[in-house]
Amino acid sequence: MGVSPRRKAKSQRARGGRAAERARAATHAALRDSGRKLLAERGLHAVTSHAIASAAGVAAGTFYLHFRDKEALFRELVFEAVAVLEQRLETHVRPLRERPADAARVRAEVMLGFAEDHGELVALLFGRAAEAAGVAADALDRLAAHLEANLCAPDTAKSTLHPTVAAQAIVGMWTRVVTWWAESPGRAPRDAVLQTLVDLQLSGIRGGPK
Amino acid sequence: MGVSPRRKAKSQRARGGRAAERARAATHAALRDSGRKLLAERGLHAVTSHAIASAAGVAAGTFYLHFRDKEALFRELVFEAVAVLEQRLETHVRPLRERPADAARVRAEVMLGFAEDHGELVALLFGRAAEAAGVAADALDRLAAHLEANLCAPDTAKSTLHPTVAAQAIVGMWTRVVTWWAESPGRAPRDAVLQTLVDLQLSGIRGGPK
Amino acid sequence: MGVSPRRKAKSQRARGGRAAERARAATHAALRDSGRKLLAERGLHAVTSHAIASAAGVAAGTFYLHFRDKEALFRELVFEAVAVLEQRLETHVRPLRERPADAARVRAEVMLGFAEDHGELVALLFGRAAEAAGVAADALDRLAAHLEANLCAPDTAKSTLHPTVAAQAIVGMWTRVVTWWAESPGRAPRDAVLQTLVDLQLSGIRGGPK
Amino acid sequence: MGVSPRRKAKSQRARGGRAAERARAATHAALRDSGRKLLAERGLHAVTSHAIASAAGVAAGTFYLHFRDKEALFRELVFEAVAVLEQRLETHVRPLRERPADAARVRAEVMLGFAEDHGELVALLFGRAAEAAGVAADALDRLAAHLEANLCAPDTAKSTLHPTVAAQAIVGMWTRVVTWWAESPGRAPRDAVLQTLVDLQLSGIRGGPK
DNA sequence: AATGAATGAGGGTTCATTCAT
DNA sequence: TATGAATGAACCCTCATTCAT
Repeated sequence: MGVSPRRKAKSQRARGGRAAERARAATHAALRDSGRKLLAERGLHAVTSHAIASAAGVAAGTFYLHFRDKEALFRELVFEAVAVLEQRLETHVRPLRERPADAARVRAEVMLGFAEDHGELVALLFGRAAEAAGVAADALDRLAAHLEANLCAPDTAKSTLHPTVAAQAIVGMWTRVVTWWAESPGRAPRDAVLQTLVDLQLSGIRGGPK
Repeated sequence: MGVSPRRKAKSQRARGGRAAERARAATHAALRDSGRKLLAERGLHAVTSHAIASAAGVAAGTFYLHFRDKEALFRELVFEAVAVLEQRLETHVRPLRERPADAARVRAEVMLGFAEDHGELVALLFGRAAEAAGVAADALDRLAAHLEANLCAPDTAKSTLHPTVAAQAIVGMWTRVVTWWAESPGRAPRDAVLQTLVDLQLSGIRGGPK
Repeated sequence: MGVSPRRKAKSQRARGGRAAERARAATHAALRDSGRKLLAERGLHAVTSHAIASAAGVAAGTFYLHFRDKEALFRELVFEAVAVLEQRLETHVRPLRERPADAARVRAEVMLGFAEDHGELVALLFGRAAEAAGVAADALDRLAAHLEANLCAPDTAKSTLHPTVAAQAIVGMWTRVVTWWAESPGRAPRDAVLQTLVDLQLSGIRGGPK
Repeated sequence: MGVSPRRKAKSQRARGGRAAERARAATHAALRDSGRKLLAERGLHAVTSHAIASAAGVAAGTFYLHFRDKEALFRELVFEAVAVLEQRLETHVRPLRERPADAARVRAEVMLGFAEDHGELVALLFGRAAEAAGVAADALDRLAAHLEANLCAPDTAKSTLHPTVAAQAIVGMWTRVVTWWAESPGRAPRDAVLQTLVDLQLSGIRGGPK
């Protein structure tokens, strides 16, 4: 949005600039697409920049016109995934801060829906692709922080849950289950996955065992 | 046949062999130690076999007298970690199969103790080191299966938990929390971590919210 | 679809590609040349890919942009040699199938001429370079088969020669003599070499001694 | 024969020395045997010194107590092969120097018998095992010289054969045929092989075609 | 902006050989 | 004499990245 550098280029070169701009964007998108696919499938270090470029239908060198290096693409993709997920959580879970039970259910619903809609992003964020770079680790920490903030409903106070630990636990629970389920959804009915996620995160919120 | 040179060789080996055997074992151990340390810290593909050998104080080629390749060492270390963990679970949790609440607490206790005693093994199993090889994935699946088997207490039947999903969830919860906590235990008091793990895994077992 | 960035890329490749294509071909040829020379001189496993690349004036990695590995280059060169030789035999000897004596002479002539024109190829095919790879063995078997087919003139029937054995024998005779002579042609006058080869292969064809 | 260094050792250490001497000789023989087998099968550079030692039932280091290096063993084995062959030629062919036709037949007979009795030595001398080392090349040159000397019967003078070339040719013929036949003798009846070898080497001796 | 040939550092791995026991 | 663990040089090959066109 707003006046992008791209736009500025256009004003300098009139029509030709617009075409070039579109071409560049198309190439960028093609690289992102093939990168998302390949990186989700095989992981950062098992995929070469050549492979990504070639899957995108461009020459090897072109990759470096669009991304500083392989990790930069990975980073971009991971941030894309986080953004999509956080944006859904923001929209659907935030409003329910005062009703922990509903929030828990919707949160689980959002995670599952995300897995269904964006299998590649899930693999990228949580799967074995999320190695090495450290990028994914940052992303998950951010997710945990987000979660911790939203867990802090009044009810939590009564429970024996440690908010930070609980946030880590719930992130771990989610990521593992969602990744596992996205790999082959046939392993458990959607409802069961959903209900299990809700149940497990509710325990403490509902006021522990004591 | 009579006394062949071979026979003589054997008796010599018995003599001089002791020392060589010990030397070999020492080198093997040194390689395992430096491997465990480096692989836990940086992950499989960020560590070179040269680095492991050199950290163990031996020449590069020596590494390959003890392990077929880098992944073989990784595999050995991961299996060591799994064995230690499973053996603890077997000893302490198995006997409590009929008392889910106690089992949950002890299970959490075991996980935490494991993290405290074997930080490197935890990193190896669950941390970012656990990339690529697929070895760790297998290990975790095994852990989940183990868990699922031991979750099946009578009580589970009443809950809305899907056993397989719950097992995955609990493994995810554990691995994330334990890894996170082992990195810097100061982030939360031991008791809080323990209690949170217990609470979260108890919810369903105690018979879900509905 | 319209004019995609891909299309544009193609038209560019058409422009800038010419030069790159030529450069690539030149590099390929340089690698073949240095490879032919070095491999003929020292043999497959005594020559490193670095040496070939460096003799060709390119970086080590460049070698692998042009050949899958060292043996692939060797194979390519051996097949080149076989092709050149077979093509000469086809052209000059084939037409003489009905006149064994002439064929024998021309065959010897072709072998000698080949040795004179392509010393390196001879060394590659028959010399000590022709180790290990098994490639050369295949090539010689093919040559023997070729020879056997063309030996089967009517006259052969009368002789006590076993065609397959004779073909092997003649190939052995040729390869040894030609290799030996190519190493230092001063050791025997060309005519003597030629005449000896002709004489020795004619005996049986002319109808054995008995 | 004569006073060997071994014998000297014995006199120094009385009985114990004799046992050690026998042990050493047995080990040496075991290494030669496994070396002959493995080198004939796979060639010099495809066989490791470890493999030879291990096939001989001794430790890796022991190899170097008996041979300077791998090539020294190879050399020893090749010379063994040459010695066996030359000794046979000496015994059976020498006496027939004045009767070229008989000599030719017996020579062929000796070659074939050698191939039948010592397949491994043949492979070692002539086969693809005979790579790289240059050792085999020397051996064959010696064989050619031997042959040339014995070809120089009065008759040769009348023919158009160049003696050196003919010797090379016959060696090439032999080595190829004998190696080929030893690999799988079923490919041609023994008699045919023999007769073909005789016929081909007789031509010139009997007085060429012109 | 795109191309794609070239680069070259670096990693995994092998193996001939040594040497303390 | 035999052992066998250790050495370490050297090799093959990959691949992220550059740059002339």
